[in-house]
Amino acid sequence: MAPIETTRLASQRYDARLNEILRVSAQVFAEKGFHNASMRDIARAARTSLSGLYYYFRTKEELLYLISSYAFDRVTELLEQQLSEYSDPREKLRFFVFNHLHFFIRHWNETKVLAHEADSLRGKYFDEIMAKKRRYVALMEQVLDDVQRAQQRRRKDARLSALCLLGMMNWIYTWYDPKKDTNIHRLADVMTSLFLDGFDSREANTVPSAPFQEQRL
Amino acid sequence: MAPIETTRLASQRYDARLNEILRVSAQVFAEKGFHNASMRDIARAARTSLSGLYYYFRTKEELLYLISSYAFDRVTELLEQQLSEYSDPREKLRFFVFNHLHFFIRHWNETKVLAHEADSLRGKYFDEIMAKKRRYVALMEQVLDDVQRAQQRRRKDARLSALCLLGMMNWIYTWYDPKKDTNIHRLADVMTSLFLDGFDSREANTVPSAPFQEQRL
DNA sequence: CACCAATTCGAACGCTCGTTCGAACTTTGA
DNA sequence: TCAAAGTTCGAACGAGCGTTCGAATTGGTG
Repeated sequence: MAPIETTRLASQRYDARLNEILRVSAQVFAEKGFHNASMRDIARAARTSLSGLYYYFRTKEELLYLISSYAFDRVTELLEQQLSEYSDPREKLRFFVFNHLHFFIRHWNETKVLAHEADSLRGKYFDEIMAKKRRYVALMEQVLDDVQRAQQRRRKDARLSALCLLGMMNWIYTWYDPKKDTNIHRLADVMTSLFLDGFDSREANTVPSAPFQEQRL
Repeated sequence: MAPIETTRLASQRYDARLNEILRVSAQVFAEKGFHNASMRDIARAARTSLSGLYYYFRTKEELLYLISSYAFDRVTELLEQQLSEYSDPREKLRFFVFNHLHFFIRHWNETKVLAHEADSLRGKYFDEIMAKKRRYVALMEQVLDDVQRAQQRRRKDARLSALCLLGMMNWIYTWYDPKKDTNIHRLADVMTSLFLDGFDSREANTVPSAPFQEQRL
């Protein structure tokens, strides 16, 4: 993964501190919302002075961008690394769902910010995050197309279906309690089965298979 | 429907102005977000003075509550009025989805606020909206249970499925363009079919039937 | 130790925020 | 027509906002 700040010489200390600040900021943004959280809130949470923060980014908006961009890159990177290992299209999709939910729950604050504060960004920052988002949706569309490839019957709109699946998954930030339910495998299987075979399907539920390996980061 | 302010004598002029202010405020909140929108923004949009607003509500938070509460009551009222007219459980669900999406798109600003600013409310206001939300989800769960009633095979978790369906529908506020796509019937049918029969279902798509009547308000 | 660069900090800037209040204006009904 | 009630308004309040800047402190290297 590319370093966040390419213009500044990479120092281990600097990188560690920046990552810590991003982590804490994500928590504050997730709790209070981007516009409602103040830089003073973040400084307090990060145990630094208000002005000390500005050594690591130029504006509050850039801070939000860094959090969003970093998280999006991570989840996409993880996805692309492993997706090619699955040949069965339905298994591919099942891994996609698992990867998404697993990342969502493991990086709860960052992903909540990503899902909820997307259009608190403007201009260049907004465009870059939107581009990442579009790429992610396109990847999902491709997997969906594979599922339907060899079918004679009329196909469903892959883009619309992808957006539905994304909504299903992302909406968890409004109801999921990361402290209670932690059975991410079951959640992923339920959603995959629901999406592929439907709530009122007459077929047996064929989706669940071996649990995925939980990767670090 | 109960009047919004029960302590104040109902006057036609007052009610009309209040509703206009709620409508305009919902637009401003939908565009800029609750915390990022200022009372001065709202005053400008409502063509009144800053202090003039406070004749109609006590605080900015109460304004958000009024918008949310009013919209939620409307959509639930519409739903309950008509849901009993359908006997087939799948048709019941199809109407539920249609009613939700139809209301969402017709009252775009209000519903976007409802979906996106739910936890900008706190205390009593938050509790009341959450109660309405829980009631709405319970209603959907009940419909889902009906769909599965006469089945021998293992049932799916109705609450989890309801939350998935809600996410699928509510997520449209992140991608739907109310100015472009207006074919709400197709959208409702696609989502109903996707939810009931699944993306990869081997069955024919049996959901679409007669389009619903579009009700005013 | 002495030096320079990397990092942190206190203090302050100009600005916008939500809310208040008494005066002024408008409508209503006798 | 006049007074009471309903509605709007200008001006101001204290507080908190994001950001800046030069000085102080810390860390690594000769």
